Amino acid sequence: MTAVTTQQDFQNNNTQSQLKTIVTRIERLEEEKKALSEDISEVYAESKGNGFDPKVIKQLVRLRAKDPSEVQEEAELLDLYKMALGMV
Amino acid sequence: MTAVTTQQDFQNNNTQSQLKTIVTRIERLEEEKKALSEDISEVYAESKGNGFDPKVIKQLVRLRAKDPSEVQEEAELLDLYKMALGMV
Amino acid sequence: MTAVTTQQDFQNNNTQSQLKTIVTRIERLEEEKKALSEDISEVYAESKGNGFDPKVIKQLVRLRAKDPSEVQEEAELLDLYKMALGMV
Amino acid sequence: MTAVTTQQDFQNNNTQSQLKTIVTRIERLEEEKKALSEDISEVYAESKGNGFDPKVIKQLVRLRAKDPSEVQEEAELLDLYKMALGMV
DNA sequence: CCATCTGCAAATTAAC
DNA sequence: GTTAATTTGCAGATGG
Repeated sequence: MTAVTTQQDFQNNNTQSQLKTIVTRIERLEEEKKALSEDISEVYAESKGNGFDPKVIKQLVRLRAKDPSEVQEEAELLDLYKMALGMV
Repeated sequence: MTAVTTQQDFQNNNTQSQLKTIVTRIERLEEEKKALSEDISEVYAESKGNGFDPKVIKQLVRLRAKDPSEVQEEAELLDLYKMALGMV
Repeated sequence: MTAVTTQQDFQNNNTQSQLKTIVTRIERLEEEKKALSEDISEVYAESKGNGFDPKVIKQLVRLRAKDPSEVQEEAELLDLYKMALGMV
Repeated sequence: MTAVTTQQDFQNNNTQSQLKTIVTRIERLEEEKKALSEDISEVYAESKGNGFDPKVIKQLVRLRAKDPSEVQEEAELLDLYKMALGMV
């Protein structure tokens, strides 16, 4: 038998408790994720209070997350394109 | 003195270590957040394997996260609008 | 010869003018797109002024854009799941 | 009288035709917007065929859309932060 | 207080 | 099919 949940299964307590478990687990994980998002926001807010620019910090973090060689290649291409357009 | 980080501060070791701390904390929190996102994806994948529709589960979770009275009001308005357009 | 733009091509006027054309066309199209977005926002604002709820109007528009049978199927599944969780 | 559309208004043909007009206008504008998005995608695809990197072209376009002095300031700050982290 | 604007998070969509 | 990217939606902040 393949795992397909049909309408009649929903009269089944087993199916109902499976669903409840799924939803509960997701909600729990979402809560934790939200808490982390708030922690991150706090760090940015704090850093702003200490004179750092949050927008630039964010750029920095994104940059560090990327593959450095790829970052370099794109930066070089961008410069090339800028020069071609006379953007110096 | 107000907390403004000027260019000359960056010759200062204190400012440098502050920045390092900020970035490190953010990266750590981002990692944890990513791990949670993956956990959530796993739950959806499992539930799909058990015959539940992930898309609909997601709708359900979103619905449960909202204020019930607001949900109801919007649903009623939507029905009204549908009727006005003959969408029955 | 295949169409690969190499660094040395950028000393070439042809390549430069190609790039300029590309960027100009994109910028033009982006402007028009932005104008349309603003027109849409205006319609929502007007409708709000006439007593319609923009959020619900938007739901309605999204709904109409989708395949009706799919909409129906998902709505039915959602009801089923809600019942299984005792959300009636 | 203020402009509030109440439930009873929906028995009113005037309200119904207003709603129809609103939805129709939005759908029309959305279509045009979608067409423009496709045009933009085409330009990127063409440019790729001519050896340009679409990702970098996009960066260029975004850059040009911003206030140059702001761009410069952020770039300088970013460099400062990178140096502070020893990213040279 | 309402409305606008920015920035953050979610969702849909596109690319690989 | 899975990440990545664009777009959309939401919430919080700010000014009128």
